[in-house]
Amino acid sequence: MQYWLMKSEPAEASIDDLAAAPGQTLPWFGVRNYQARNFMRDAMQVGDLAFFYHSGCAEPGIVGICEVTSESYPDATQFDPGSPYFDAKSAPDQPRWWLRDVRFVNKTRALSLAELRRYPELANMRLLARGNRLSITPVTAAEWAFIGKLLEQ
DNA sequence: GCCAACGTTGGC
DNA sequence: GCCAACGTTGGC
Repeated sequence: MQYWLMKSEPAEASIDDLAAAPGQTLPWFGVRNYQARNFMRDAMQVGDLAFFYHSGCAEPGIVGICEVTSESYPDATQFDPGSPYFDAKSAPDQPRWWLRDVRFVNKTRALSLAELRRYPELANMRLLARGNRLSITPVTAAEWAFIGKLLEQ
């Protein structure tokens, strides 16, 4: 069992969108960064849990929890010329971008980025590393447990 | 809208 | 393989 943090812009796919989706499940489409792709394609396992994080909005932060429910499979948007995530260099027989399905687990209180930065226990969290831009980052078991307690408050 | 930081591209 | 230029991310 591993833990992750996955960023999404709420205007595109919010925690409420995930909760309202059929089966409360959505494919995590649109990742176009190799490191984040590798986490999804290779490192994740079915049953892993992730914090659902809203980025690019007024109050960025953790807003819920979701679960990885599928093996990796090609991101269909890379082959759709009408999609902003279209990638002309990706060949259908050798897809460049892979994703997994995630299922809604629960909403949490909004735990803002500003608040996360206040705790020394989280000082080494990948999300908070200087210059971090990765949309998917690993979370340690200790960080997961600590944040879990914060979310109960 | 600004800007820091990072990733990718492409010429050499 | 290097590196400059460019594009993107994402907080503020």
